[in-house]
This record gives sequence, C-alpha cells and structure tokens, in this order.
Amino acid sequence: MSEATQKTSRARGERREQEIIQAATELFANQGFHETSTRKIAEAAGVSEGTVFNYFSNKNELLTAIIRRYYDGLISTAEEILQQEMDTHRRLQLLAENHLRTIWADNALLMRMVQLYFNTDLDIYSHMETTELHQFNQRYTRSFNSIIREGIQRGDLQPGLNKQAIRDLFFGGLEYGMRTLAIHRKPNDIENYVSELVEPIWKSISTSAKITSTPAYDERLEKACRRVEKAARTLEKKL
Amino acid sequence: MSEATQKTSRARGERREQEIIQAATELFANQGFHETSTRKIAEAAGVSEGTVFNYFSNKNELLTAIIRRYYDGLISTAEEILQQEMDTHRRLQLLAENHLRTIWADNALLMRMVQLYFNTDLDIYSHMETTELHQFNQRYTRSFNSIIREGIQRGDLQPGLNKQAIRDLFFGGLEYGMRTLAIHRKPNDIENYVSELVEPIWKSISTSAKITSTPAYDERLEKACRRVEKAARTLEKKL
DNA sequence: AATATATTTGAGCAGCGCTCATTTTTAGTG
DNA sequence: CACTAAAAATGAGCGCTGCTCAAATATATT
Repeated sequence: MSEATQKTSRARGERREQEIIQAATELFANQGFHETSTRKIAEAAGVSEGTVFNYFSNKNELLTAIIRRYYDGLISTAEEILQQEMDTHRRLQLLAENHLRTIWADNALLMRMVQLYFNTDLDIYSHMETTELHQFNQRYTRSFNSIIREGIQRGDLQPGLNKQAIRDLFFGGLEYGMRTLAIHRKPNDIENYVSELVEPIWKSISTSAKITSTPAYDERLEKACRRVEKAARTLEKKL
Repeated sequence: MSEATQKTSRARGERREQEIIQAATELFANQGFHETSTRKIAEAAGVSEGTVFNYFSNKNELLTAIIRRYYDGLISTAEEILQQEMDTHRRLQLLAENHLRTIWADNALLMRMVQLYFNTDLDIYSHMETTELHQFNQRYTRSFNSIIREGIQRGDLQPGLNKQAIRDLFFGGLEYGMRTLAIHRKPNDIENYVSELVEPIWKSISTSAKITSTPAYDERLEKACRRVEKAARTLEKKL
C-alpha cells in the first residue's frame, strides 16, 4: 500500500470511529449507558453491530473514548484560564463555571466516569482504562493546583493551605451542587449558583477576604480591645 | 387464618426478605450492581430466582430496599448527634465522620444511589422509588440544616449563611474526598481527613474563626499587643 | 483482470432481568 | 389423623443483552 492510500484509508477509518463515538455520545447522554444497547449505537451510526466492536474492543472502551474527549475539553479550558492574565478569584469562578456547565451537559457520562474511576477489577484492559482516566484527572486537577499555587505566590491566598482538602471541596461541591440544581431545575442561572459555591471557599482561603463582619464578632473584638486599652491605661498611670 | 398464624407466617416472610436483602447487599458491595445477576443473589440467599421476584418486583426495587436501610442508619445517627449536647464544630465533625465512614463502607451503593437519584424515567414505579429517595435525602439534609440553624442561634455561626451552598460543599466534599481517599488507600485515618475537610468550611462559616486578615483589624490588634507588651515589660522591671 | 489485503457483516452464543404455569409447603378444619 | 384451601417457592422459557467469528464484501496493488 502506498503512503497516500494508507492515509486516505486511515482517514476513512477515523471518520467511521468518530461517527460511532458521536452516535454513542448522544445515546448515552439521552438514555444512559446501560439503557443503550450496542445494536442501537450501530444503527444510529449506520453500521452493523460487528463494526462497532471492530473499532472498540468492548462497550466500556467506547465509553472511555468518549470520556477522553470530555476530559480533553475540560483540560484545555482549564489551561486557557491559567494562561490568561486575571486575578485568582476570577480564575476559580471561571474554572467552576466551566466544570459545572460540562458536567451539567452530560451527567450520565459523569456518573459512569465515577464508576470507572473506582473500578479495581483485575481485568488488565479495564485497569488500563482506569489508569488512563486517573492520568486525565491528575492533569486536570494539576490546573487547579497551579491556580492555588500562583494565588499563594501572588499573595491572594493564604500560605500553607491544605490543597487536597480545598480541591475536594471545590470539585465535590460542584458535583453535588449540580445534582441539587438538576432537581430544582434551573439550568439558566449556573453562573449565580457557581458564585454562591465559590464564595464560601474563597472566604476560607483568601487573604483579602472581606469578612462580612458578623455583628457578634465585631462587638466581641471591640469589647476586648477596649478592655485591654483601658487596662493598659490604668497600668501606665500606676507606673 | 388466625391472627397468631398470620403473624408467624408474616414473620417467616420477613425473614426471607431480610435474607435476600442481606445477600444482595454483600454482592452489590463486592461486585457492583450491574455485575451481580439476580440468579447469583438467589443462590446466595438459598432460594430460587423466582422467589427473589416474589419479594421484590424488580432488581431496582431490591436495591431501593437496601438504600432505605442505608439511609435509615445515616439519619438515625444524624438525629442522635442533634439530640446530644455539644458545640456546633463537634457536631459537624461527627456528622462528617459518620457520613464518610458509611459511604466508605459501600461506595457501589452510593454510586447507584446517585444514579437513581437522577433518574427521570416516565416509568411510574421508578418515579415512586426516586421520590422516596428524595424524601430520605431531605430528611437527612434537614438534620444538617438544623445543626446550622442552631449554630446560628447559639452565635457559633454567622447569620445569613447560604445554607444550600454550605450543604453542597459539605456533602459534596465528603463524597469527592472519599474517592481521593479510596485511591490513595489510607482507610484508617478517616478522622484526620475529615477534620482537614471540615476545617476550611468551619473557617468560612464560624463566627469565632481566627480571622487572619483585614488590615484595619490587624493594625489595631498589633498596636494593642505592642502596648500591652510594653506595659508588661515596664511592669516586670518595676517589680 | 487477477490477486491480496482490509473492512464489514449478521447469525449465533451465553448470560441477563423477568414472567407465570406448575409444584410444594403451610395453616386451618372436622 | 386425613382433607383442603391458601400461600410460597420453583424453574423452564421469553426477549433482550454484550460480544465473537467465519463468511462476504469492498478496496488497493500488481
């Protein structure tokens, strides 16, 4: 086979692959992973069932290919945010918005991702899949870590933060938050919701946090100060 | 049938039901929901497959029964914590520990719970299941809300907190945190990990939090300190 | 046109969730 | 105890699933 024809035939194959991925993505998103049969996927992609298994060794691997795409989008946006010049608070807000919007668009996928992420099968193939996903996840969270690290360097964030805990709160809160959002059905005000979630986190990690100055606390500090000042005054007089 | 015999026969039936639930719980936990066939469940429970469907109209309902148990445990512990006399910080810590320990023990279940929680099928039965789960979830989160509300009343927490956001961070962080814990494999120091997670939340919601910032406050505190220290020094010399 | 290679196909397999006619067990009665 | 009616348990069988593989078809090379 010549180089040119090899190229065209490989291109043809890749097109087929993409068609199958596309069909599967839509079906998984609309009907869920387990509710979508490989026969339906084949039909939607306009090929026979055997062809699907010709391109993907099993249904799980097909899903993994979809998740790869999914992570690619998440990661590239995250890295864009990191490259742009903006303050740490805005970076976190944008990252959170992107994350929530992506997992919102396809929660069936997220769910399955979580399952794969957990999978501790002895099966070598699924093991490969999961470690690949771990790598994706690591690359993604590395973006988050970079934002935090830079934030500390800039003096926006407190030094000595427990990065893992903050990360768990950030992504976990978003994921859980999506579920409550999904139930109360208001998909439009994602932006508002995200800032409601980011706000408490920001409050606990930023140096500049405008402390909403709870009256009770203000009063207490005020009292304590006055008392010390008064004591100092009397002491100074005595001496 | 007399009342007595009815009672014994019903007791017998309930025992069978519990045996099936027990077998299914173990299998789901060890092999996952989709990887466990109803035939295997029947075999493990020592009955025929038909009997399983005699007690539970389908595999999903069997799972729902298991989740019901699971939530029962979570809720009763949460309500115990609420009844005991202790400060808000400790309450949150205990609630978080209980939550993490429970979902740790059976993450396959948690995963499926999430899926059911999402389910928006038109099927009336699954609809019943999901609304029942929503009710359980609401009862559980009500305990969390009570802790927050009481905390505000006591003056431990800032008034005007966004309860939903805090709740999402709390439970979402725990769930996500469990996954990272599961991967890094250190199931013993749950307690430590929980406090690492609770700490940032506490920092952002409590009134007593040592606020590390606000120049105005810092300056004033600094001045007061210096003044007291100076006074102390002179005092020490005089004596 | 002939041949070699790559791709596609769908009948078939074992296993799935679930049903239901049939059998077995249990409880109540004279 | 035998007899009966109701309750519980059974497993063959149905339509479906994910997946395989020998055969058929399409493509590239000579």
